Parts: sequence; structure tokens; C-alpha cells
Amino acid sequence: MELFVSTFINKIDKKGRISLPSIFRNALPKDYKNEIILYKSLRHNSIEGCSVKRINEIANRINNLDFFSEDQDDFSTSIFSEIIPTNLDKEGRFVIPDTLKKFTNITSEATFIGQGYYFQILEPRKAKQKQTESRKRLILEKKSLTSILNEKRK
Amino acid sequence: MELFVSTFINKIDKKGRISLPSIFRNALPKDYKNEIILYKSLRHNSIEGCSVKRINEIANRINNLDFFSEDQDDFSTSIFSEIIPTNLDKEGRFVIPDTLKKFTNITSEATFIGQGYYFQILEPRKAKQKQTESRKRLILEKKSLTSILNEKRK
DNA sequence: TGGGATTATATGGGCGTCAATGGGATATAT
DNA sequence: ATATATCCCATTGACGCCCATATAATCCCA
Repeated sequence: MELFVSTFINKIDKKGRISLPSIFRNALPKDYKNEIILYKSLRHNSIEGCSVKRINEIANRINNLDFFSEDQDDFSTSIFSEIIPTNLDKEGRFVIPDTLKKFTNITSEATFIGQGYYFQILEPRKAKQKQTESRKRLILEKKSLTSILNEKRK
Repeated sequence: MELFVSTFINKIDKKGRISLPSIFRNALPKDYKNEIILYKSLRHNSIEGCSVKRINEIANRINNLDFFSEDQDDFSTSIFSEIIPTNLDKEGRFVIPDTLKKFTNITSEATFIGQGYYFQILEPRKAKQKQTESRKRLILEKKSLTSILNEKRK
């Protein structure tokens, strides 16, 4: 599977459209090129996005939870009701819904951050900040990629 | 199968009609596009809705329960006696029955919440509240979410 | 390997279509 | 008749489709 990698800053036009970075479009699975899924991150005030294919896989697992459980209801509400299927136009652009703009403070431009199987969309200043902090934290904790990869698998 | 996803707030007109959101209409199975099933939620003061096809499938499962069991009787009663078959007009609108309006406190507008195989209809403020609470609970239990979503595929 | 030629990407904007909503007219039932 | 259910048509705003352009990236060949 292709991964979402690297960072891009794109502009929002008068109609509210913004281009999904080209290499992110290429990372979308075949047969799922024209639609992405947006949702609020559970961690920060950022938007997360992924392919429809990935959401389908997650959806199946949720639907297999016990039918009448509280969990099932919470999960379905948070996941199914808060995901926003979003179409790309022929040029690879999409509209960021108002609710998500408010949630993230995005106005005239936005930063796309590749996260592997998904990506994040942030207000550019916050994006910069987040990247700096993530890096600091890793260095402070002396975590290297090598050490993480060598950890016992769960 | 298509799922009911995302959230929409629509208005009820003078005649009591409300539009089923377009993407919910698209999520209805072929051959079952003009009719939906409404019933009271067993969990909250909300309406739940789904396709006729889904009800048929549930009916089959109930029929397979032990004929003399309590469960069979409870399910038959609460499901079959309380479901309300509802037709959509050419524009995709339907009328919310008075009993259900009272049950949910819905007056001039209603929120549709996608829940995967079914959807919920709530008074907008309550909908907002429910989503906020589900989200909080989910963030608290993020570990379990992560584990569920990353579980080995079956 | 340098540099013009070609292509791709991000962005701008016109326009037609569709969804949500409103309301009149007709038919059916209580 | 009064209320309810359909059908039909109208309006409005949002969105998708199409075409255009400038800048950036890539190619290709002398």
C-alpha cells in the first residue's frame, strides 16, 4: 500500500476549495481515487483524512462489535456520524467543511502532513509548532527509530 | 453494502415533511429506495431508521431464535409491533409521525446521524450533546479503540 | 550535462446540475 | 368537509464539471 508522506502547504480559494497534494492523490488506492474521508482527530484540533478503503475496513470491525452494547453505540456515533465523505474534483481539489474549518482554525491555507496510512490537515502555524514539538520530544526521550523498531512487538 | 455516514440537519416544512439526506437515500439498497423503516430507539429518546431490507434480515434472525424463548417474544413485540414503515416522496422526503415527534421533542428541524447499518434522528441540540459525549468517552477509552481498530483481521 | 521544450500541479473562474425547501393541485380516507 | 398522502413544479444556493493559466518539475537531446 502507498503511504502518505511529506508535508505540503496549499491555499484555499474563493470557493473554499483546496488541492489534495499530488503525491497524496497518488497514494490513494486504485478504485478509490475520487473520494477521501475526513474526520476530527481524537488527539488535537486537527483534521485527519484517509481513503475510503481504509474506512471500510475499520467500519467492518466496528459493525462486528456486540450489537446492543454501549460501546457499539459510542463507536458508531463517533466514527460513522463524524466522518465526512468528500469528493475530489477532476483537479484533485475538495472543500473543507465549515465545521472542520472552525475546529482547526483554518482560514486561507492549510498544511498537509503525511502520517503513513492517513494524513493530517492543520492550520500552518500549528503544523509548524507540532512538528517542532514532536521532534523535541523524540530527542528528549532519546527514542530513535531503531529503538522503536526493536521494541517487542505487541 | 453502503453505510449511513455523516451528520445532517434538515428542516421540517409546514406539511410536516423532511428530506432524508441525499447520501442516506443513496445508501438505501437498490429495490428499496422508496421506503424506510422508523422505530423508537431502545437506548435514548431518538428515532432510528433503516432500510426495509435490513428489517427483513433482522426478522429472519428473530425467526431462527427458539420459538418458545422469552427473547423471541420480546424481540417480536418490541420490533415488529413498533416499527413504522414510511414512504419517501419523489423528492426524497417523508413525514415524521406525531408519536415519534413527541418521543424525541423534534419540532422544526432534526438531525440525521449516520450509524453504519442504520441511522438516528434527533432533536438537533440533543444530537450535538450525544456526539460530544460519545466523543469524550471515546477519547478516554482511546486505548481500547486503538486496540479494536488494530486487532488482527478475522 | 546544460538549457530549451514539454508536462504536471496548483490555482482561478464560468456554468449547469442537483439537493433542500416551498407550495399548489389532486386524490383518498375518516 | 378536514386531514393526509401524492404528484408536480418553482426557487435558491451549493457543488461538480469543464476550461484556462502560471509556475514548477521533468524530460530529452544536442
